[in-house]
Amino acid sequence: MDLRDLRTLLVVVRHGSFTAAAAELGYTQSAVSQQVAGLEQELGQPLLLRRPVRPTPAGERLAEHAARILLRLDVARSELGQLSELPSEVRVVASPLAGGNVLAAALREVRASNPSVRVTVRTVGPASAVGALAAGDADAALVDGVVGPNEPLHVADAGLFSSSALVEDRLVVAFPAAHPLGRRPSVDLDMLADGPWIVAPELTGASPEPSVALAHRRGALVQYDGSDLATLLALVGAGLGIALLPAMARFRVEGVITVPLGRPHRVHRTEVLTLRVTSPHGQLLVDALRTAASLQPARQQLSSPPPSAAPA
Amino acid sequence: MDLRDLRTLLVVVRHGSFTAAAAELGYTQSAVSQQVAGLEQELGQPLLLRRPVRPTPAGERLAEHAARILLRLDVARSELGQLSELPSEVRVVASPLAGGNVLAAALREVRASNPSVRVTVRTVGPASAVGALAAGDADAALVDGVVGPNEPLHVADAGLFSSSALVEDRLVVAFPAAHPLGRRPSVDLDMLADGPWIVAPELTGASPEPSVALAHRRGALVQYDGSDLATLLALVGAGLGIALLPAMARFRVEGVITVPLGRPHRVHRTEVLTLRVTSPHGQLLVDALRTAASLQPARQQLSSPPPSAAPA
DNA sequence: GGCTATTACGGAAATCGTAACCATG
DNA sequence: CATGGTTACGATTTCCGTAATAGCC
Repeated sequence: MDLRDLRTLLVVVRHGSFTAAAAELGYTQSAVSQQVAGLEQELGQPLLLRRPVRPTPAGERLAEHAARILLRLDVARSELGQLSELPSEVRVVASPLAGGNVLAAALREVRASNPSVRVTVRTVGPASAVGALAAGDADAALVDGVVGPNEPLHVADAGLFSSSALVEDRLVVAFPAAHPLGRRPSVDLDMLADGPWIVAPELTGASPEPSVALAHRRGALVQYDGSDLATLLALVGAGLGIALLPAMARFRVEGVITVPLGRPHRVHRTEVLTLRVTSPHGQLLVDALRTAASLQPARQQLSSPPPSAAPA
Repeated sequence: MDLRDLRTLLVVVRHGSFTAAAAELGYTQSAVSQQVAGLEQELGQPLLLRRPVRPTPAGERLAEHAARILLRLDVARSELGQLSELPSEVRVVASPLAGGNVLAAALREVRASNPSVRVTVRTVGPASAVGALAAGDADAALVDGVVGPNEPLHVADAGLFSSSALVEDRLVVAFPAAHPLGRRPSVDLDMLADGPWIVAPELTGASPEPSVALAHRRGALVQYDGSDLATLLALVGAGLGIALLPAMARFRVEGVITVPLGRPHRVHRTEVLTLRVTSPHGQLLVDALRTAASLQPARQQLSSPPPSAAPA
């Protein structure tokens, strides 16, 4: 089993086409065909069904492993890069709702204490944050998601990175102003099974609540594929559905009201991810983020459950 | 970066010698040298110091990644094997103290409900359990360790396997009969910082309590490198030190008394690990283990903290 | 001086591309 | 019949082993 073959298999599975994979990898279709055939012969079982090209169960499993292996390889390369070069710049990627004002506070501190450090920030969808880290395109990634209190974020390949919790924020449900539940002091998720939910993977991340996922299976769901919070709120205001948001994203928007989430007790958590090997400047930023986060007011009461709403 | 090169780097680092690595891998010294040189050139930095052969920081890091990658590759191979063959046998590895009587009960049930299934059990040190699983030498592994209540076991590369908790058992401290603390109803770890502790990595696993590790650094520690419980207890009885054990391992032994552990509240937990792809027979065993575990008496009160011992 | 890693070089094996072939939608 | 995967084959490259060289205890 060669790395090249595994990479080819992965790309073929992703494209569903030998030709497209060959184009992406800079090979000819023939070479791709030979590599796949070699793998299948070595493993003694077919990995792909042809025409249309789809992975067999074995191929699917192997492609999954290949993806993880190649990701780790990228991480290894990036770490070795950190060890040899000494970068003068710190690059941060952050998903749109991650960190709230913690990032700004940390950057202010870094610039004050060490003005020579150049910092660049880029916001990306939650899904591509780890990719940026692994590829060496970023020195730190702020990722966020919805989890139980004090529960670590479910990030794929967590073992590849160092992570540290920054802030946990309460969750609110955003309703159209006319919604009957909009006047309550809090709402529970099981009241909202019918939705219709608006999910925004590029904003909230791809780890929605199970009950939301359930609504998804029922079809009671709208998907917003942008990263603009104002647009999402406008959709809510227009009556297309309700949305689950961190409390700190609760802007004053015409036609939208927000109600704290009662049960189950979930929080919007953001963590910093870095390579296990970090440059001094990167470490500086992480430390600044941590202290900025610890200065955030009202941390501890977030772990205590909010009052549950009485059943309707 | 080729898999072959990474494997040789790893073996060289483990042996501290090009020659020994070449012998293990079936290459000549020359080939090993060329592979390492190729890697170093490709990455633009030295990975090994020669004479004596030791990894640089970069080499150490890369070897670590290589180990994980090769382990995952083994897992992939084993999984694909499961998918194609249909084994008639279930092979279990278990560390000596894992599972208590749960394994026996599960095996009895499997034999009763499905007598045609051949089952073999082998006991191994906790460290090599995941290796056996990855290499395809076992279909399920019972691993154990000391953690907080309801806390998952810290097993390296946990993401590679499916895991499921079976039992949590209280911990006791085994004292020589004459020990002054032996008459107490319970003891706290901080009373025992001076030890001397007897640690048994092949029995208790390599995840000792922090305070025990602290005693280790002070030198107040004896290590027992066997897997025989009676021998360990004999060492305790002979006055060489004290040991931390799951309560269910508390045999009646002359000259040894055991006292429940008070604070911190830790438990001896055992989990089953399997490949993500399991044979029907393997799944049968895992299910039997789970039901056998749920029939274990007195599960739930284990999560409630035991009474703390008053400070001496 | 002996043990061990490196370098030089030649032969063997692997891999890719071109091109002809074949199958499926 | 056309798009796209397979097979055949030759050229290039890669990689390993032998053997000579160099460096450290």
